[in-house]
Amino acid sequence: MDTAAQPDTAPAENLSAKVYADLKMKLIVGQLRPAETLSIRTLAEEYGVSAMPVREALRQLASEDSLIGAAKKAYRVPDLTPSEAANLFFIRAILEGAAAEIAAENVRAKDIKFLEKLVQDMDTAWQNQDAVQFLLVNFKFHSRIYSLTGNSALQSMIESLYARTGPWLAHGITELVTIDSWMGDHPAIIGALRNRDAALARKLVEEDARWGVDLYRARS
Amino acid sequence: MDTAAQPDTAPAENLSAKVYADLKMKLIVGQLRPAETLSIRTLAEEYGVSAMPVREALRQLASEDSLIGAAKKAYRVPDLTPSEAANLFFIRAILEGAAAEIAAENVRAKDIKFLEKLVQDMDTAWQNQDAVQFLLVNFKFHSRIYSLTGNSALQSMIESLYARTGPWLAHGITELVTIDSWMGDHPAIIGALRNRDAALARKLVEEDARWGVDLYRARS
DNA sequence: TGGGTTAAACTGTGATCACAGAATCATGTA
DNA sequence: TACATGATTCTGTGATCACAGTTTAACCCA
Repeated sequence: MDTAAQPDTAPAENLSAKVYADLKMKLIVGQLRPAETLSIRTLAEEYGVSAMPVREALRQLASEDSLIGAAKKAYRVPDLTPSEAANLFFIRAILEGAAAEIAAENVRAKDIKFLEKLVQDMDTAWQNQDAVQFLLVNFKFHSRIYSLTGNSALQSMIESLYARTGPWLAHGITELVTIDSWMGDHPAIIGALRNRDAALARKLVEEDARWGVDLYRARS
Repeated sequence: MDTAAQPDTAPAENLSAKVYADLKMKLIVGQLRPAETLSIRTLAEEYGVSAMPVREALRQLASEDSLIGAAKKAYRVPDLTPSEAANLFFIRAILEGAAAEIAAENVRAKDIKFLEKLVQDMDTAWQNQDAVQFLLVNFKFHSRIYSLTGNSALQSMIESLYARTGPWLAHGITELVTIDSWMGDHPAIIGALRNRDAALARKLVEEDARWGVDLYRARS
């Protein structure tokens, strides 16, 4: 198995953590599809490790509900119902909104610069119809913002939400034909951060999180 | 090892999940102290199982930052700094506040009744100086509220926050002599829920979450 | 008696095996 | 031909062993 689009989640002192980080990133960027089944032995062979690290990684992802694991049945990627997805985006709006508020007070010039570059990367990814790259850059964008809070607990919670909504988003993106309203928000978020307008940053980020829900509604 | 004060987290189809649930509850109610060290083999013997389920449970708790696990070093209970604890209570305030808002719209008469009973239990636990029981009932109280949201993702996130702040709270409680301001909030929360006053419920729950931080400040 | 060095005990980690339940597919029967 | 039933394959799970790094304790030397 080729490793996920980009490691980036790089700590990983042991094999379990490596496998975990790789699978999680694949979930985030939509390289694993809803209802897809994951086998310990198969993944072990693909990663070139024993079953041990893989089973721990899968169990860990399942414990965060990023995967579904029933007794003696194969792990599989959750196939979210619209209501479940809405629940997740709801939490994301709350947490990221609060994070943006704090971030607006801590943001530095280099952060702004980095975010601006990501907006460009996201644009090109979209033009190339590269859904994986698109979701990856989107994740990096938000990730940078909430990392500015210095609240690592908040960070890991939001990340797990991206892992859970990733497969669902990727599915939605490839299904949909017309999405062009998304890009408008990110530059606005950057502007709010630059002006240290915490309230506006919060509002914009909350709206951005709601985009995932709207994406689905547009289909039905 | 005697099992945690009360299972209550009861699904557990496999041994790993049982050990995980038991250890997590012990963290929540403060039966594990900050900086305490946990050994896979020791726990395995105490639980009467092999090392396998225990190591998976410990890894899982470590992945949620409920425990600290460095490579080839013993797992241990985090000894939070005031700033780290404040970060956790901050998230709890956000999530539980939002949860209370939704709960206020879904609350039923039997929920109110249950919560009122818990307030009494909490009172007696306090009079008995039973910190474990006190924290357990407190957890049950909040747990009932955010379970009313029907958002299971929100639920598990909040629970992990209790697991992380539990040891710290227990430590704070046993250290402190005078705490009597806490009880006033819970009846008020019940009142807000009964009146379906979402905004007030949110405000009160947020304040209640801040209590943990105040608890520490009172010491220094 | 104090400090540094070495050895023993303990730690998580990875791999491998045996097992029981779930899913799948083929086979034989009505 | 359709359906039920069987066997085969695949699933996670628990246990056990070997290994390397960490910690602890003892011991020896100054």
